Amino acid sequence: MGIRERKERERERRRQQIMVAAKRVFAEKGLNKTTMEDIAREAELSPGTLYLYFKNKDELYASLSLRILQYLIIRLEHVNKSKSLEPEQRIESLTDALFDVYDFDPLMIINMFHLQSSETLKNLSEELLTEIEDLSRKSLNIITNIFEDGIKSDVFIDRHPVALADILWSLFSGVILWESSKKIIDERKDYLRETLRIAFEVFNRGCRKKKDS
Amino acid sequence: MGIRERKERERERRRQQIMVAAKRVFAEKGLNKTTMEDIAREAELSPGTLYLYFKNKDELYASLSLRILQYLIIRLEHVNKSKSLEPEQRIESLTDALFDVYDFDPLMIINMFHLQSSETLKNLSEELLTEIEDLSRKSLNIITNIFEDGIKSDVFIDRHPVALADILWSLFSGVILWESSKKIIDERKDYLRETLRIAFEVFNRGCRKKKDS
Amino acid sequence: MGIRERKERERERRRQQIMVAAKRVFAEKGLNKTTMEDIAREAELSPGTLYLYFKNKDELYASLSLRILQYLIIRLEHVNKSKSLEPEQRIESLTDALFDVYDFDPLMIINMFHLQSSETLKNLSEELLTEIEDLSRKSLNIITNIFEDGIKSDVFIDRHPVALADILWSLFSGVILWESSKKIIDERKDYLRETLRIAFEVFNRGCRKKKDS
Amino acid sequence: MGIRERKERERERRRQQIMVAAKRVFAEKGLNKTTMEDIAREAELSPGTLYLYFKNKDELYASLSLRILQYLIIRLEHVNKSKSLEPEQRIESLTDALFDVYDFDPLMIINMFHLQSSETLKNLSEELLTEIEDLSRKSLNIITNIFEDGIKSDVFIDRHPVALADILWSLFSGVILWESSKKIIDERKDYLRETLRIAFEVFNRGCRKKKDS
DNA sequence: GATGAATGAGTATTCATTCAT
DNA sequence: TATGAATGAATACTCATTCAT
Repeated sequence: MGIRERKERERERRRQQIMVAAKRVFAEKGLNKTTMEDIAREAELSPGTLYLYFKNKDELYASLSLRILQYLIIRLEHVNKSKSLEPEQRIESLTDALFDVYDFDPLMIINMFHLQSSETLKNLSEELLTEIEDLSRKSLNIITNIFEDGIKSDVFIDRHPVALADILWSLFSGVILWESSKKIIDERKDYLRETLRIAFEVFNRGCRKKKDS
Repeated sequence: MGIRERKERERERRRQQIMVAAKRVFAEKGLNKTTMEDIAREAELSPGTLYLYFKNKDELYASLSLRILQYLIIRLEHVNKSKSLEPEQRIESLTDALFDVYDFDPLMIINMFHLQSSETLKNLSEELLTEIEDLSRKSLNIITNIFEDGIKSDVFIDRHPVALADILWSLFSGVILWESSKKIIDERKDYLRETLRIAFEVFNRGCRKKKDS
Repeated sequence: MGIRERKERERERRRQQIMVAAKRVFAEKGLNKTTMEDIAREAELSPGTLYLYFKNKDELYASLSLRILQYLIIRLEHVNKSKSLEPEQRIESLTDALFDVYDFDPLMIINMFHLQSSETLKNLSEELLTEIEDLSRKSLNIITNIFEDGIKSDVFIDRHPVALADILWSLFSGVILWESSKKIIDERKDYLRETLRIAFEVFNRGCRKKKDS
Repeated sequence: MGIRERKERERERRRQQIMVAAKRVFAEKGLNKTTMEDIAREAELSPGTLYLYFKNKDELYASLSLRILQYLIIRLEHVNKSKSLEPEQRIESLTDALFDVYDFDPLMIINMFHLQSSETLKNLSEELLTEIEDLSRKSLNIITNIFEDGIKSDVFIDRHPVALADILWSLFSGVILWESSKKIIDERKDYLRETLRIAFEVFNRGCRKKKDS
């Protein structure tokens, strides 16, 4: 491993350290009420250091979303590869993937939604913004593809596959957000899982043409 | 009408005037970037006047959520009164009610999610906080009741009614949030409506024991 | 009594009402932290009304000092008239007078000291400022006269009579201020009286050429 | 000297720099009319920096009082150590100490009295408040002890020693306050010194059992 | 690279004062 | 006269960002 590579690796480690800290603080306080000093303290670094790794506060914030989107893509692509599977099974793989995303970083889903506000997006670098948009579109496309297949195979009801994909994602993030706003993420984690499970079950039944029987 | 009553009415009108202005500015700029002076200008009042009606910026913001909750309750109670209806029809009334809430104030669902931040909650008066909590609980209870009835009548699948209520609400707000983050609220309003409609349809099908067939 | 006179009397009553309220609030919170609304609430009037009777906050504040100075003058002139008395007895009358002033309005002494700051004085009307200065000078002159007599009669030590007058007044107000800053004005009023008594006793002994014996 | 110690020293220097600037501005404009920006300009710092060293304006103001209390304690403890001296001489040392305090910071006695306002106290940190109270109590105790000795030795009249201590302090601060309200602190400094000298002389004579004769 | 003290523009909030009723 | 809602200038305080060490 070259010295340059080692440095790059070290740099990435630092970025992760900061993002982990930022995630915790953002999830608790929200974008507005979180100060860079809060994050620095949580990361056990000095405020100035944060700026060596992130251009500004908004960009640090956006990077968090990027991270989970990247993970999401990896999982989705895995699902998509198994073309041999029946659409029904692929949908199940899909919800399993979302469960994994949730397990990977339960707090991040919350953060992703704060990002929506245009005020934040305005401060992002063109580069980062493009990347986020690309990943979002890509992951939605993958999900949409699965539904298209399901509809073609006459397994799913014939609704706009993009809409179905949006709904699945909305349901997923909506449940997490709602339950977290009820402050039960930590205290009753199992309840959230159970609610998510029921949500996916209901969604599945609602999409399928034929009953389980 | 007594003089006291007239004053109270006048005061309430002013509050509404400010909230309407605040809603517009918040929707455009977001919580963070909106200054109290922005709101004052939009409301054609002076900054100091805002503080005669709202303790601080957070409380003004939260009051917008309260407003939509109040409207939600009214609509839900109306649905709940129609005990004579079949559960299936009541669920449909329920989703109709949610549509109305969305029409009443499409952007405010977004606001409601910022309230989860404990830092924001710290700035609210005990009174407002209690009211928001009460209304939230109340509306969830109404929705839960409808599902309980549906389950008892063997029309719906036997899942925890609280979970079903949570899921419906999560689906509703999740779709709005997600679509708004895709920046299509204004531009392609019909698409959002259509997505919501499909979402409710899927949810309905998923909950029912018997299929359409 | 003419209608004009009646009105004047009514007006004066209102002024007193406001001043009584202001005195209480100022003594508790100090000039800076007291708002006109605080005073209005205490006086059970509206803020606007205060301005019908006092030009502005500082002038209201200054009027309080004026009031006690006027009372002080009255008592001092009474002492001064009794030229027939021995200096020793007149000094005793003097301290008695100061006790009366204290009884008349224990909180006001505290307020008088806040007035000293030049920041307040700058906002006063020329008229009020002159009046305060006149009364202050006048009362000091009266006290000084008594000491002059006492020194001439060889009863008091030969020190500058103006200084002795200043010292007596400083001792009087200093004790009240100090004890009040120890928060015992209300709780242990007797202790303050007793301290004042001892203070005057010590002062008396210290000024006299011959011992009590 | 360790690096930690050096930093601490540097920090303390900054605090002093700010306090010196604050003292100047407060003395000129008074608490109310002085803005944090005024102080920052005088200290050649930015407004934000002040808040790195003082929680808020009131705390900065109160710290000035703390500073003089600390100096007072040092001088008083020095007096108290000279147990070998006769009570009379110790009282003289005591008044000398007060003169030194006055020379150290003639204007700050005035500040100390603003602290009585409960509204101001609300803004102070528990820590600062405790320290001020402790030092106040401690300095009064030292003065009281001297009087106790004097009374036991039959040199002073038998009055409550706490009262005598209070009176001495009241006399000291009362004279300074009164003279400063006569606006002569700067212009006729010698007159104030002379008045103080006479005040202490009178107090001394008044406390002693035997007269000069 | 890392630090963290310093910055200073930006804003929420206060409150003396006014004035239409 | 009395009111008290409205004003808006004034200012305490915050915090993202920089930069000398």
